[in-house]
Amino acid sequence: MVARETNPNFMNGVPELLILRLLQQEEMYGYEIVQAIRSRTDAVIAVGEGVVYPVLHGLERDGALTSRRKTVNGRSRIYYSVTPVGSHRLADLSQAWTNLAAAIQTMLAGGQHGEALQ
Amino acid sequence: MVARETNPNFMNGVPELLILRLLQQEEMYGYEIVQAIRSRTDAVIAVGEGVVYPVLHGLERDGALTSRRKTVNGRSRIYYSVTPVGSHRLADLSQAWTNLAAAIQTMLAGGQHGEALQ
DNA sequence: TTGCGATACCTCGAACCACGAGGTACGATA
DNA sequence: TATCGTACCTCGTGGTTCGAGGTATCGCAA
Repeated sequence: MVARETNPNFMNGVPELLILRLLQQEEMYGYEIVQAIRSRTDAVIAVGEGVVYPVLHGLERDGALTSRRKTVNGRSRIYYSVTPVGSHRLADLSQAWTNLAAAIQTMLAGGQHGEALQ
Repeated sequence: MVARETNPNFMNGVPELLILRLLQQEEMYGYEIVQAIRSRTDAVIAVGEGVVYPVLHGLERDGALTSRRKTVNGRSRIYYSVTPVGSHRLADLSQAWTNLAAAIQTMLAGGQHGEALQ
């Protein structure tokens, strides 16, 4: 129960959000997503395969993603794309995240509630 | 395993962060904290007592908080204050949150990694 | 005075999710 | 022929949030 130094986990629901966001920009496969998240956040966020694959399967089961198998260099990859359902889900999550981040930012900045700026 | 609609949980570690932040500004008791979080975030964030009390106890056990009992209007309250340890913890969590929020913001904005601004 | 709602504390079990370890398989390079 | 990188996957563990429930006191209203 001691030090869990590596990554203080604020990360709940974040993987799903990031994966949807990446896939909305461009079709990708699981292994690629793992690396993309790491590299595009300069390793601030690093999710393992044990996180990515289950999320991918869950999103596909919910109809938020579709997949197609494709072989490249003799390697079989499963590419995922977002469906309209997934796009909607991304919009929701994105909005929720923005609200949350703003609320926390306000509190960290020392803000009393309805005060200042309008 | 069905719908968990209520609150898409991105909230990991957030309660701890917010509680420390509030207590750094001012000594408070549990019940008050529950309401303060709700009101200062305009109900964007609402943590129940079942979240606050355990966090309070955990932080005190870790030496991040101290408590003193005080009776007001015949009501017994337990006021908490942050210790130097807690203050340090807040600084760490705060920093981690800021980094995370920035990284996610970048990805949501569609950013390729090391691109733009220097 | 009886009842109810607000205040104030608490705990427990369920659900969820991230994580790491581990496992398979194939291609290329050493 | 090893070993590394690619590429997929699952399972168990543990940490955290959440809601429901429990106790007790105060003040107000019926």
